[in-house]
Amino acid sequence: MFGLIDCNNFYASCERVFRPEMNGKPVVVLSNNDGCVIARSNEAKSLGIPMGAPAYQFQKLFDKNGVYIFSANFVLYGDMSARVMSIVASFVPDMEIYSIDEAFLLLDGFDHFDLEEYGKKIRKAVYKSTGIPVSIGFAPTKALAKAANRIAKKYPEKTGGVYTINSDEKRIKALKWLKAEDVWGIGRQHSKRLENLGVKSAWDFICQSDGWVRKYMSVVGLRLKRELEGESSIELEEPKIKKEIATTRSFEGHYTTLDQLKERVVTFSVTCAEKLRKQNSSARSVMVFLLTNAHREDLPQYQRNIVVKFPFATNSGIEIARFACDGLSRIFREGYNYKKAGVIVMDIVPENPVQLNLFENSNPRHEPLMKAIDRINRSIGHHKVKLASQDLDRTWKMRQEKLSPRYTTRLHEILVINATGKGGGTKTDGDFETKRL
DNA sequence: TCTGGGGTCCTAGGACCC
DNA sequence: TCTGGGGTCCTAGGACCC
Repeated sequence: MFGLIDCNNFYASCERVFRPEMNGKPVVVLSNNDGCVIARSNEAKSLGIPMGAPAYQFQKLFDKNGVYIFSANFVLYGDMSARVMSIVASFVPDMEIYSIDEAFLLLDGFDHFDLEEYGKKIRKAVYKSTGIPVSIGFAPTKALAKAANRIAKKYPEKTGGVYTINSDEKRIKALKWLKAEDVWGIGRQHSKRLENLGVKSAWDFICQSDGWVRKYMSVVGLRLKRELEGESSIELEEPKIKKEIATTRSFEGHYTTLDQLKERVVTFSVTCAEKLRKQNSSARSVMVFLLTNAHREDLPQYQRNIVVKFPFATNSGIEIARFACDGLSRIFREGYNYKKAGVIVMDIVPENPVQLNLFENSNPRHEPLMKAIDRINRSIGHHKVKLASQDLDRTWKMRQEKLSPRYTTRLHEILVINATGKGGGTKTDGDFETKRL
């Protein structure tokens, strides 16, 4: 059996853990630059705030309904995620962390367990230690576990947050209930095509012939069909090193000159290089892209990318920035308002042994330097050591007007509790006059 | 004014090889 | 009249996920 554990409204729940006065109230979390809604509490969903809603279009609705708004605080969410995952890990022989808020569980050898009871135990343990509510689905395949999880989440009272598909009867019932578009692996395009055929539910989907599925959804679709039929076809995955690493951002306003973009591209390159070193790998090429604001139909549009191959594998921020800027100069055109740019390192290989190009030797000489930079940045703060071609006054120019404290990873931002018996509740520094315990 | 960021896998078609 | 057959590798694009 597989399990899928999923944190409910994860980012919103993280914020709520430290602000219990928001329980039962609508909470939204915004993307970088406070642009779009990327997480919503159930109450926010009930107000009709869709995923990805541009914040400025919903400002009135937020004000009217007293919606609590947060800028994305990925440091906090990452740390909370690690806490949740480590608790879950103690309950199962093996698991695959699938995303920041989800994990597949492997339950080999649990034949004699009452899985539903066990799931409730896991739920309780996670909640008690982190304050994060989770839902769990159990089933014989990963795709069915996803479906079971959806049922658990949809009917929290009836299921107690845990649902198991452990018979054909329950499987068929679940598939008839589950909309095709909500099946894990069926996205917008496929569900549109399926809808034209009159396929509405997951059950309708598996009633299609193998040939049809193979033709229009490739082997991926076929695998999915097997999974929904109850035959496990997608295994638990081992943690792997990433094959591409990206750092991309929209700008708060827009940029027009090559120099402005170069500074951003250097900064993105340095971040990509850091991420490479963190997983002990190097890259052999980099893609740089830039684009104008696609939402502004009144302005001239331009978008382009370029891949620059390196003569050697490297994880030096200096080298990667150099190649990336080369590429940028080649695709940059005057006369546009650029809204977004990004750097993606590709062709990733293990850091050692680095293959030296016969005619050019540059990479290893930065190794001690990069190590030193990492060490200093780790001890005195992120991005304190920079290249001169980066803007020295800032790291990201990003709007983050509603950023919550990094409660769990910065001592000076730790939660402060008023234990005087007056007022009550918990408040963070800055909101209230409180005593630090 | 304002619209996110970061990944993976598969396929078709072209280039090239013998 | 009649113009092979079978590989591999790479890339761009499309689909999906959170």
